[in-house]
Amino acid sequence: MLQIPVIRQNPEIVKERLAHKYFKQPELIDELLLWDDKRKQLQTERDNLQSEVNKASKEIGMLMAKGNIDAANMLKQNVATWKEAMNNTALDEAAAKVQAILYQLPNLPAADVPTGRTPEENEVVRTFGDIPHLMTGALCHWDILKNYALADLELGTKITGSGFPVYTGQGAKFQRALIQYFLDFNTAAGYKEFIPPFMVNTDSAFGTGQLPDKEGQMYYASADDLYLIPTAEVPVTNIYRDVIVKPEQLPIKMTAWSPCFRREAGSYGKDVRGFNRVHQFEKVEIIQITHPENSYDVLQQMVEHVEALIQSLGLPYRILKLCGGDMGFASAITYDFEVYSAAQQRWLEVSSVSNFETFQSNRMKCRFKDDAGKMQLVHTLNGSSLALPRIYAAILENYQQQDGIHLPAVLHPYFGSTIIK
RNA sequence: GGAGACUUGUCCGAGUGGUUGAAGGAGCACGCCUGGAAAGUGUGUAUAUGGGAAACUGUAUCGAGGGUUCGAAUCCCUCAGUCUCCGCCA
Repeated sequence: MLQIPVIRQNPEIVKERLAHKYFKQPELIDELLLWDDKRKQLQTERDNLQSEVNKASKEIGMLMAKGNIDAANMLKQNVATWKEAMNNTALDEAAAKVQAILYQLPNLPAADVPTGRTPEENEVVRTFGDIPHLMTGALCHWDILKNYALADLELGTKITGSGFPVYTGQGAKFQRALIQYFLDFNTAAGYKEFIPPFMVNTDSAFGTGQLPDKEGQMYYASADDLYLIPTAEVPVTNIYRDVIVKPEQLPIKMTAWSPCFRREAGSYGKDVRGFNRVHQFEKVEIIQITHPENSYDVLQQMVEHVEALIQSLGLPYRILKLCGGDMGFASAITYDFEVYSAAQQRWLEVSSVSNFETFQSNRMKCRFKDDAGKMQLVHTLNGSSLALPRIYAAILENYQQQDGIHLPAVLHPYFGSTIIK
């Protein structure tokens, strides 16, 4: 959520920045400021009346104590008039209007976010690694899953519905090995491990920016008014909702494994085959809460961290800096990581690392007291480190040989074998 | 799921309708004292928001939301949470 004082200072710059995200209603900025002016004016009027009421009430108390009932009753009549004047809904309406507009405004993209509207306009920051030459007859992961009985998508469809894979036997163990490896890699870099709840309440979903407006992307348990998490980012970041942190605690580094549930309504076709897009997948997330001055250094550090993890798996990858039009609602800047699947001959997104600056912390009211004693919002960042099914798929596809999947060395101790046969 | 007790500031804890944003204590910060420390002692110590250059000041906040009243931390209602006992359960 944007901060009104920031908008007020530079409404034109805010509009210009929003244009980079192809925000369609720049006029909302002016409307917002008008409503906020109105809100302030009405608030002041109401406060002044309340002040009169408070003063009179004290006086009434003293008059009553002295037994001066008549004078007290006179004052009571005044109070009744003031309360009459306070009894109008214009203030509530103005405040609601301000809030409604504020909720619709996405975060401003950072200065160096590339201009562009579609994924094709994302900027390739760098590409790394050699694309493997696969054996003749190399298969895509959905066939490999079947041949080695690693996962059963049809079975998941029977039990739940399409997009809910069942991992079986060594396929399940391989998933577990990846999770374990990722978590160890993250904790070794100083991230504290959490296992959060996999359902969140509306306050939490609001805090990280899933609500309002994105209800449709989350599974919702109406009987209890809870949402299945689309990512561990939601519960873990919300650990610090309504918290005033001590500056010396920063940066706070957290990591968590979780299943992720995404409705992903309206996606069909071969791009979503196999593991490419599913409704339930697992992911290990890294999250940092930082001093505003450091967040861009931390962003680089997180990018390098994810990069090192992908490199350790020996997968060819590229890093994209998303253009304004392709970025998420809450993000100020996002780097996407894609690994290359040689069998599918396409890039698969496996991580997304973002700086949200104060967008989430303003919603969550996560602050610290700076050296001058002033409350300031922290910056929040997060990234996948890593998302499972596509990494899983890329390993199967890129490492397949006649006799099985020859796993990258870092996974051997976790999987307890060098090969999936 | 049933019954009961409870929910006050960083923490402990007083407070059952009238200068209570909230006693007292602890903690913390700064000062005095000290050769240094401890002890002692003085002052300060919430958040949001409006006005103001600032000093300062208006308003709101005692789990949340509503109500009664001239006036609510205190009375009433609803909800949430915590604890204890019972039930159920991996």
